[in-house]
Amino acid sequence: MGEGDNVTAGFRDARPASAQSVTISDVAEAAGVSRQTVSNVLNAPDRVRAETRERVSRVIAELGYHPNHMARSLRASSPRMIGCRILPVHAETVAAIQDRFLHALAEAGQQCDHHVLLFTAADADAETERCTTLWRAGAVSGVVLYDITPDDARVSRLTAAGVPFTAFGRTATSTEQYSWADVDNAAGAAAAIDHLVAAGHRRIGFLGWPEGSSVGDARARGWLTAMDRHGLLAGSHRLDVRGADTTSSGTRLMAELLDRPGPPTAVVAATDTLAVGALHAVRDHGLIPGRDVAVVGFDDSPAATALGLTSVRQPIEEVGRLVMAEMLRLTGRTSGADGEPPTEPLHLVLTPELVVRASSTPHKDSPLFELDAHPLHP
Amino acid sequence: MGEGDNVTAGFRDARPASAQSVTISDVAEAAGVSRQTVSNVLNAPDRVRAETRERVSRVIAELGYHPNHMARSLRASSPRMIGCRILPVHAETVAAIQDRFLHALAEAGQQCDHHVLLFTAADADAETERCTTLWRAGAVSGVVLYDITPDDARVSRLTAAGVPFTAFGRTATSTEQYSWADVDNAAGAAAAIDHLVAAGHRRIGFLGWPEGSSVGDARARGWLTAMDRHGLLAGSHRLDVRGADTTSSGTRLMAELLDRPGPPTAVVAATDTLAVGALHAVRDHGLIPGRDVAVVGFDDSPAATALGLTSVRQPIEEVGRLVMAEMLRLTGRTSGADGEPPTEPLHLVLTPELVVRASSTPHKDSPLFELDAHPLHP
DNA sequence: AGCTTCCGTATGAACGATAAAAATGAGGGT
DNA sequence: ACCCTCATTTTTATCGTTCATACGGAAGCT
Repeated sequence: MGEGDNVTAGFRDARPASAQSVTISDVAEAAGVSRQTVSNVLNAPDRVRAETRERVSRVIAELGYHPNHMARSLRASSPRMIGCRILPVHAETVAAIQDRFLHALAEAGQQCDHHVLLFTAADADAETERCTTLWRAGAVSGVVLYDITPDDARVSRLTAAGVPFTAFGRTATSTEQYSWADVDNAAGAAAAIDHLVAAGHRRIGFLGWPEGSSVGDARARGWLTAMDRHGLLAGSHRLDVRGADTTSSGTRLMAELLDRPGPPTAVVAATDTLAVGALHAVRDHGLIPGRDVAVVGFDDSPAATALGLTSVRQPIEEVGRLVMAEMLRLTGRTSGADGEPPTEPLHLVLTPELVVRASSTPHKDSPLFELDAHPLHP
Repeated sequence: MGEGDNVTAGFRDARPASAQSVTISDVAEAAGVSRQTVSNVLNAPDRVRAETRERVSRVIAELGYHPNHMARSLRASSPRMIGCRILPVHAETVAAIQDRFLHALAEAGQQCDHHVLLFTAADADAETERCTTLWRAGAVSGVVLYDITPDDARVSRLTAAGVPFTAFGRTATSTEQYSWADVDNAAGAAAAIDHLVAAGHRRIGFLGWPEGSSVGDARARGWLTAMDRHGLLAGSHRLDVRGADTTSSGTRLMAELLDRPGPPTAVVAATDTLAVGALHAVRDHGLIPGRDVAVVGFDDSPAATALGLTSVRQPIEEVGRLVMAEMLRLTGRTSGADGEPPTEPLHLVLTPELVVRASSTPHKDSPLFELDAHPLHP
């Protein structure tokens, strides 16, 4: 005993005490109209007489009324939230584009009155399960995937579960129909090659990831194709090597290339991380990046800007915008009861952009060049 | 049979079409109990007879029922969401700890059934307004601020608006009572000094930001205090300089220090970005970082790991946990009608940790050292 | 038996908003 | 006068959940 006497029932809810203070009913009462009219002022202004509309609007402003998200979501059974997993930061990798992507997503969503809901997960399985749970619980309208692998299990699982999703990146082949936007990684690598070839380079190496990642393989393919197009694959001149996505790995790989009989005069790395490692190897060989050996990275991470590293920049802001727009299109058609208009999923490949800095052009006036301002002989 | 002869029920089936398919009523009907009993099974299991509980639980599992977030939030008028602004990625800065913080926040929130809602804003004013709007609209229980400046306007504005918030970092002085968790930046810088002094260094420089940022000033103060404690500020030996938080700035500042009559043998930078710039300057002077000049950074960004840069690591995961826990405490006491128990705001200073790598210890077996493996004479 | 207690479950009413339908009132035509 | 149309507003019902309370029945006490 002692604890269980809640005889004072009905006593406990005196004040609101919580966030939501002013509701649509308060506005209605203050303006002398019904709730629905206030609602109409906000959602269908043309149905309300101008005079009334103005009066209600004034009261709304005076009271500082904001429609309650949760109530609106419940009624519309559309939470106007997009779920997205945030990956733990991997220490070895300099080039994290996650924050850029999340920012782009949040920005794009905000334009359409949607928000991004962050969640974490230990692995892809846990992610799939969380996505499903969140969606079943009506917490999100859909989810956004990124960092897609060629045979990503998430795609089939979410499709099977019926969870609406769009992806940044795509699987190799998939029987499932889903919307994705991807960056043409091959074209990005090719652009780097073209740039280097135009600068006079002939022996151009490539530092890549081990095979099996769609992004890594595409970038490697881009190198191969472009090199072939320029007729630079003659004989045994395959200057491409693979390794883990770490700076030390980049250094090792680059050192290996530089120690070969016919060393490269330029190298394209699959990531900025590898490129940073490559820069070290170049210096270790007593060479100057940009002057003696050109280095191009991938992803245009902050580190690239900071180090004057030429890099391939993905149009992530646009990807974010597209992915979000597609998400809205997918989840927007809730009432599609009749006929199921065959909405084609979005499959869009965007072209990345080469950002040229000192590491591939010793003549430019940029940080790296300034640092290593040796006398030039152009 | 004996269960299903509800002939008239077949009329309302109207395809689910939307996310929310199975509701608490469905479970109740299938289990032959009332809504409330199902609710009790989930929220107050001890009120339900074991047998009933088990039966209901089984049905819940079978139907794959998940309580609707929006409905629950509406009823409880607590969205179980924490708002947090995501800053655009600044290209010049290598050391972004934002993603680490957001991840920590999301992780901590998830433990307590809360989620992080991301939003963007052009500046602090816009952020304040968005926070207020989100809170008024009942979209978030509260918000988390970070990157606090000494006289941050957000604190007073949000306090005035009544928006619950906690902060990572603190203002210089504030009449407002608010909860914050901060990292002892001065202690971090001091730890770096101690480490360097223990390694035999006497002339230790400091690269900092211009005055006016609480973080930057605290790190500078830490340098000054520690240097003084070791009696290393004798005469005109003030080897501290200030500049913008970019690598090029770091290079310039470090070069200036190295060109002085009594150049430093070690330097502590206020950020990894500056430290990376300093590494460049060291190399430009024909010196080897770690062997000839020790460099210590701040924030332990991925770049630090990648480059073998000794750095001061902030316990951001713990900050995230604390900030989230405090947020829950703040917003949790909704029913505090009586007496307003004087809940002390949280003011907690955490100690960062020095992560020693090659840039300050040439004997270690780490990437940078491997790179620059010159014969040593210890 | 009659009364209270207590446990387990069921019912009604919110939470705040909106879609759909109904009501109100002002013209307009015959 | 009558009915019809149109514009404007109000009423009703509902989204899915939980709080407060009511209710039925078994046990305990007198």
